[in-house]
Amino acid sequence: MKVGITEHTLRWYERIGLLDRIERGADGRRRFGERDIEWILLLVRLRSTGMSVRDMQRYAVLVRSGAGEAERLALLEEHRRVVRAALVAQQECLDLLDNKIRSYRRATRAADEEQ
Amino acid sequence: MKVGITEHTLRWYERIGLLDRIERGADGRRRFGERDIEWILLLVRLRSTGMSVRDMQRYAVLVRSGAGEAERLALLEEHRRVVRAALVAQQECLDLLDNKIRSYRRATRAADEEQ
DNA sequence: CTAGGCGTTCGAGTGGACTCCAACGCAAGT
DNA sequence: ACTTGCGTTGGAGTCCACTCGAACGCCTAG
Repeated sequence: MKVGITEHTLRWYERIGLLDRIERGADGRRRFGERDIEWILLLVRLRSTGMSVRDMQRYAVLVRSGAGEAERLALLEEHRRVVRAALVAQQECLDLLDNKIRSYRRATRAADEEQ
Repeated sequence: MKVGITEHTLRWYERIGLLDRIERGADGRRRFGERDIEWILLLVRLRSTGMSVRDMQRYAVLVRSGAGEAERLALLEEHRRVVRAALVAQQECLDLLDNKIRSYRRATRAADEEQ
């Protein structure tokens, strides 16, 4: 089952309370349900866009409690702000990279033509 | 002088060879030149878009040597690939966040109206 | 019955990127 | 002269997010 995270990390996430205790089969092995996978995918996306594990824990606590909608909203909105800022920074960096790459290409081509 | 990095980190960057030895004034203090700042800004941008310090070191070595254009190009292109991928992931996450936020807003509003 | 292989547990270890600290130097203000 | 305050150094320490290891359980194949 690929979710973009190693088994080790998955187990670790469970240990630190990011995941509710995953149900075990008769043999003691984890049986991930639909909802588990859904939740894990959300976590992976939050994590891969730079949310700290600590903040994911805070969010997880709120979700588990079933209440704290306002706080959850605040967390998500803050993260959205961060992601948006990162997006802008990345776009800028991308432009810069394109320029540099172009200039290297030009330099290389010029050197080739001198041969 | 704000470049998006602490003094500590700046000194550390110098120590680990990311920066050439910065010129010191008569009093022993660093005097950053135009080119230094330029270079630092590039580093900050690469770093903030997820390039590892190690890779920045590799790049710095190549730049310092003055040669290795092909390798530099490869490094930059690889990073561009990574940044593009991250951009896509972030955009996806952003959409997801927007949805979640909307749904929280709806839930909150509905609850308010019940009062 | 044994061996192999996978999954389990929790504590410990790792790697990356800072971040801090103590000791010191120098220059200006009182 | 003395304190304040900033900057310098290199080593050490911290924080984060994994990642690994050792001991164990359970099933299946031989």
